[in-house]
Amino acid sequence: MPISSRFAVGIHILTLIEVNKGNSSSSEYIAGSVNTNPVVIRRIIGMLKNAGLVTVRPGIAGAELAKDLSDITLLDVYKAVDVVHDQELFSIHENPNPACTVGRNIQDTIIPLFSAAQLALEKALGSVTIEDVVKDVLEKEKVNSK
Amino acid sequence: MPISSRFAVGIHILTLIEVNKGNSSSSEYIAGSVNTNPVVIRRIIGMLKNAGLVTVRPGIAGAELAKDLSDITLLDVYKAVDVVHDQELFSIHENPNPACTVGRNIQDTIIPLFSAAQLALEKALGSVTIEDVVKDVLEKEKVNSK
DNA sequence: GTTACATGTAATTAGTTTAGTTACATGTAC
DNA sequence: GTACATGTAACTAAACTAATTACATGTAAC
Repeated sequence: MPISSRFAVGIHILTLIEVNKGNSSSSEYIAGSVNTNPVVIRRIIGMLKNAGLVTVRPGIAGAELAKDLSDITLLDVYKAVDVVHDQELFSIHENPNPACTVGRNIQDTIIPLFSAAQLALEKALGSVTIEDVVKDVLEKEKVNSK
Repeated sequence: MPISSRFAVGIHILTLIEVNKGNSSSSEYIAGSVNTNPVVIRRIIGMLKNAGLVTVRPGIAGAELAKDLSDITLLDVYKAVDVVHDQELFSIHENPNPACTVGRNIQDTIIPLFSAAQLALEKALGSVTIEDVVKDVLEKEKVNSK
């Protein structure tokens, strides 16, 4: 099963807030761009808020970026929306047989290998910022409108 | 949601077949080491067979490695057990609003970024072989039995 | 050839997670 | 107080997982 689209939607939200800068980005407006329900957006914005990536206040329309564009990486978003709980990208089978050589050692062998793979993934995500995403979206817009 | 434990179990199975070399590794025997149902093991072995990693015949007890230990990487297992369908580790939200600058460009921007992260993960998995796993399990066994 | 036992696989189940939705409490501005 | 926004709880249908039961098929030994 793939990683939840909350991650992709989170990136979309932050990008939209920036591109729409100056105007108010309400959950309903964002939902119109993402093409989903405003409640879904509010839930994700709530997660981004908890992670300190956006500011948003009850009753006041619009969310704003809480940090500089170039200080928010995809990894920050990935962690904020909790698509991978507790750094556990890969499931390990529980309770292998301790009476078996392989059973009693396989977990300790596999866990560091999985961690390394996960770290490689996170490093890749950490090397891209929302600023990069915004620039690319605007660049594509310019090219396509020619 | 984490990646299915079929991956970890697949690694366990291949490792066990090697460590148990000389003896027959039936689905029931393997299930005893993994601590699950033999049908679960047979299903995973079926996937490993389709990927050309093991040989197994109806009616004849025991699966065997179809390739050299050092020629099977964790990436081979990962792909064999189909934990990530069609190279789609990350979900993209469908149908963003084409009437919005961000909506009509975000997918083309995000997809290559996700692919790069995925590739980093797969590269890490591709750098470890079942031989490495077997050696580590036996090494841990030696250390712990002292 | 039939008995014993293995693999192959379909069908069912309970438990999780996701994404969407409705409903409504709470907060802000005018 | 009216209009409108966010914050959330509750519920739903769909998808996937892991486990299980049941049984068809295949092999070997006698």
